[in-house]
Amino acid sequence: MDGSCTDESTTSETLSISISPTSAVSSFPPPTKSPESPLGRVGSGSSVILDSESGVEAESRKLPSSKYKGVVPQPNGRWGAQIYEKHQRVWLGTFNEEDEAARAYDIAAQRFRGRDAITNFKPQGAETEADDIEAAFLNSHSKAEIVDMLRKHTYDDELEQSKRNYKIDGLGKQNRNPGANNVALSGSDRVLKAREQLFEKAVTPSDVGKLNRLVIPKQHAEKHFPLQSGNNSTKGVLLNFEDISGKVWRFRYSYWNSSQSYVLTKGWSRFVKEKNLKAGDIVSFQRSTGPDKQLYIDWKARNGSNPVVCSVQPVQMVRLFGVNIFKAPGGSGVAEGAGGCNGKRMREMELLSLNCIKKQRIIGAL
DNA sequence: CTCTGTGTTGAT
DNA sequence: TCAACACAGAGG
Repeated sequence: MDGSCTDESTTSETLSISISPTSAVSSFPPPTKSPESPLGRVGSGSSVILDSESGVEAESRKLPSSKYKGVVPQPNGRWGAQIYEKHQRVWLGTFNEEDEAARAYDIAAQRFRGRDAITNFKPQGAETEADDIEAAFLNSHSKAEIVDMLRKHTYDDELEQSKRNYKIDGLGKQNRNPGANNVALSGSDRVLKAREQLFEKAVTPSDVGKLNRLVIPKQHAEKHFPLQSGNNSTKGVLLNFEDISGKVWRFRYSYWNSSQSYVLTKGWSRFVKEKNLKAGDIVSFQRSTGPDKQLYIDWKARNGSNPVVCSVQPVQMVRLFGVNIFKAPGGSGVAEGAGGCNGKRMREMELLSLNCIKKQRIIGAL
């Protein structure tokens, strides 16, 4: 676990990859002779095929070369994947199927050479949304980590899991310019997701009192939460907001003719109670910039002290490795003495520590 | 023993 | 960079 923390975006990066002990790649049951591919290639593996009759032991022992870039045949009929960087070969593992190896090469190529690297399968100019997510996933892991996943055949699982947890956490706390797009990190694997800050409000005593409602300033309400002219005053609509922990809060949103106010009603008191909101605390609303337009809600205590959990120092966002991450204030002081902390804030601290631990490692490129 | 993945070289 | 080839030595 030494050089496994190297990372960078698109420039040169330290290798220190493959030269590790050979990893155990054993995941195929029978060493049965693999029936050869439908390709009209040469005889299988290195086993020489001496024709029953004529014993021309000529050059019958050639391995079938692959039609895919980065794929090399193995003597036993399997396929190896490799990529070169800095005049050195980086081994990506062995695979039963030729195209599996080709896919492994493609993934490595995108991590090592960037998004428009030449690959075996990916079309050149098509950038889908799924590709965006995968690109973020790739860039949030070091080359060594990606290579390790490929060699262990765990890449697909890791990618899929990261898609699941792409829950994000709070913006708004350290956000200096509301209204701008931001990138946040997920807890365990740092997959990115952009959100747009909509607005914040310091809650009033009545917002957290017995009225069980939050008044949305008209200006923000009409801009971000437009109501259809039909059901305006009456029923309103139900809106779902996700909080930092991934929990979804559903509030009824409507317009009160009596007070000429836009309000969140049903469901709001529960939020106040669970978060232990006090007058003066800040609630902030975000929305995914993606097509889903998912809404998010977050909150913070007025002074930085957190009512429910423990006091927390302000957090600042920094940009590292081309990715925005949060950085803990004092040194790398992470969650060590965090015995008293819990809940959301704790999650955030964990996140911070993870990111702060892996630091830049200078590479002496030549 | 089987099989991976490195050493190495020549081609592009 | 890249793949072809041979085979040392890792692993069961």
